[in-house]
Amino acid sequence: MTTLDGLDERILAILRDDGRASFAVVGERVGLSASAVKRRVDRLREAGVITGFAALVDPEALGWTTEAYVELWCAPSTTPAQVLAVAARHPQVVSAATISGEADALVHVRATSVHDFERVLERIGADPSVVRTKSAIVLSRGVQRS
Amino acid sequence: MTTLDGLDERILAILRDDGRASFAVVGERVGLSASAVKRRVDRLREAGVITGFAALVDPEALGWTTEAYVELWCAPSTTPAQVLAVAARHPQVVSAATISGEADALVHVRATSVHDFERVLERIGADPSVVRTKSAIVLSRGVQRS
DNA sequence: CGTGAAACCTCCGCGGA
DNA sequence: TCCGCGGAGGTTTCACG
Repeated sequence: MTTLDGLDERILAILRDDGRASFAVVGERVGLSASAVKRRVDRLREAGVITGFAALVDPEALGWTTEAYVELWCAPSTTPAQVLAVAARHPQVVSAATISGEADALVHVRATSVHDFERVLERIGADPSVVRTKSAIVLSRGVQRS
Repeated sequence: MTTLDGLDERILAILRDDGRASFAVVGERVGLSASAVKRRVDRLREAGVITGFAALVDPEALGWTTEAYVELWCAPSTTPAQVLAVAARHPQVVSAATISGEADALVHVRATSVHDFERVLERIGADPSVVRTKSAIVLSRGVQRS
């Protein structure tokens, strides 16, 4: 783990809030010149702290109106990498993780409709390494931080 | 839902991948001038399709090494807004949603340690509207798309 | 939508603490 | 090592056609 000083943390906070803020503006807010900010941001990218910059898009605005979480139970001797690969095959899968507890993995899905979701669920469940699925459709969303 | 043409979609795809790409570079790739790209991006922000721009930060690099999902069961006559508000109070909560199925809500948590996570879990469980919690710690992460 | 111009930003090399 | 400065070249922004 890379160690950050207070200036780095303030720069990160500003850029997480506005990824297009100019180095000059960031510098003004933290008390550095634009060059110094650029050097720190370059260093943070190099160190892997900043993994990139992105436009944040409202999924609903693109028609991805159905959201769900799917628990996966796997066949014995299925490796974590295998089950994560099954999920990764579908573009509707937002994230996948192996977990502790009863199920073996939890998959976060965004689909264009309940019907679209059903198709993904079916295809995930059809994989030989998947024994059972249990899904929960999102009814309403609260927090949604970075 | 706002309707986007093919140009808008290509611009969005580029900016989701590189939020700092200049309008000139985006324009070159989609066959528009920088001004035309800017006007479309301004319109997409105005319409709420683009909700902002952000630096993407690796949570592990900031010391948030523990990740978990917590299912919440609530007392009868608890409103969705109430349960989501309980989760939102903690900075470790990344996202929260009410869901269909057995549990009433699913909360995604990132903490600095298992001990830190335990404290959050304890405080969420202590809320009078929360009857029971069931948590699953993330063992390994696969996909992680926008 | 493109063009053009002014203001602004990025990027990099240099010299100082 | 980390800073600020300065300047060349690229970018943003806007009125205009």
